[in-house]
Amino acid sequence: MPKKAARPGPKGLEPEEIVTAAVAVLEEEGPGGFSVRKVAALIGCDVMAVLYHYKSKEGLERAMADALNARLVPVDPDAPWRSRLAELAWQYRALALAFPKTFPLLLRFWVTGPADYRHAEMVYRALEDAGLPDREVVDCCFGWYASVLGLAAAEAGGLLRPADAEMLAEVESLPAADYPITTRLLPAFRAQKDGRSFELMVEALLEGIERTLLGRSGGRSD
Amino acid sequence: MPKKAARPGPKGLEPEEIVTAAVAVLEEEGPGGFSVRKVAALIGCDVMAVLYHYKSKEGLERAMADALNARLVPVDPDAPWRSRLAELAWQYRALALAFPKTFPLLLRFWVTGPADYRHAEMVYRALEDAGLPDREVVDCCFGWYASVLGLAAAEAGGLLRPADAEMLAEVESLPAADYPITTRLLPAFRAQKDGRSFELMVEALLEGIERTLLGRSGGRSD
DNA sequence: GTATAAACTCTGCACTGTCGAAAATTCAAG
DNA sequence: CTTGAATTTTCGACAGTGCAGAGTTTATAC
Repeated sequence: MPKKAARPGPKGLEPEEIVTAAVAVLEEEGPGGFSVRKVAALIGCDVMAVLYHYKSKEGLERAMADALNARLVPVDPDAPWRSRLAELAWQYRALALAFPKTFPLLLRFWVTGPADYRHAEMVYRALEDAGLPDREVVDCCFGWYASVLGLAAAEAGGLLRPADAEMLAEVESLPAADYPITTRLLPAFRAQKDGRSFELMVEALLEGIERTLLGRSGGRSD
Repeated sequence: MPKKAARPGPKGLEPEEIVTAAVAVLEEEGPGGFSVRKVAALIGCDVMAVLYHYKSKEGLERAMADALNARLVPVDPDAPWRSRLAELAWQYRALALAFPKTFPLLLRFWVTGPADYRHAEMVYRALEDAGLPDREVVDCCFGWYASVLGLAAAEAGGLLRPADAEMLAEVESLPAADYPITTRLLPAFRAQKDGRSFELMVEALLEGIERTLLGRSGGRSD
């Protein structure tokens, strides 16, 4: 956050390319190996240069989170509200898969910056178009946001991806007496399909929103 | 994780009390100020003693996450499946509010250990009692888990709590032209009630699961 | 007693984020 | 072109970090 006007400066260091480099470092090194020094090394400047633009490491991470949010492309406001929300959800999933190490930052800084507000506006509009009363719109928006981010973060963490060999082995070694259903579901684990869980839950979420929130107050549907 | 038998040792240091101390430190100092040294200082032992029991800082954090999971009390298997899942969700919320700084670890290590498997078993059973076919049970379980954890983490992060003065001021300063709906919803922000968002979304989730997953395959409901 | 393995401590090292002050660069006014 | 102020970048230093390696203490088995 430059104080006043963005002057070129000796190196012509754009704050934007700092976050780009930072995301690259985080994706390559993982959360443990991420450090401001490595970011500075990547763009070839001093450590304190990057800490000057964003005041602290946490400030830089906030900016990284907002940079991810900024990649969301606005949805067509004329589409039905359900497909608008669904598309936003899938965009988050795509983001999580493309930047699995960076994505969790969105759960650490729940509200990241301007890009976040622009996104919230879209959700508010969709829920309003669905016919929800004002009070339920804000509650539902936050809840929807949290759920979808949770789902996407789970994808980034590998939870929703089809079970890998290591996880299957771990389940197999579980004592069948204590975990009867888990062990019986083993074939189903093997048959998991990529993205199915996400699809299922988004659909269920939207259906639930329409049924329980709209159902009782009798709104319209477009 | 002690290698073989848990022998007392010179200090009689129980691995369990290490994680307890670790959670205490994390809750007090926050994620930035959390360090293995402070944990060791709290229980009055050397740094390397705690790194001996859990192999690394990350190993300790994993154990902390599992310790949180272990606090979940099993639900009555005779209750209807919806109230079983709902109660589990609210237990997660309570956990998030009681340990707001520690809770995010559950999203970092999606599967934490034995306590996690025990919990999953309950969810599998509930979804099966609902009448879901095997394949949908596993997809839906992971998805439900991710959504609920996302919601609870949002509570821990303060997103779902009623808007505080700082957040309200930030929204007020938003350019009304770019964010027409957000600014118009300001009164609704002020009227937010604690826990309402969570309640709404859990209800919507369960309703959605029943409608979209059960509806098409015609299961029973108990 | 003595051997053995587990539980714990000490020392050291590479690395981290950030404070304070100095240096380099740009821009606008004279 | 010079001067002066503001912005951007660098330098040096410091306290604190996780952790590998080697050494020390302790409890149990023989």
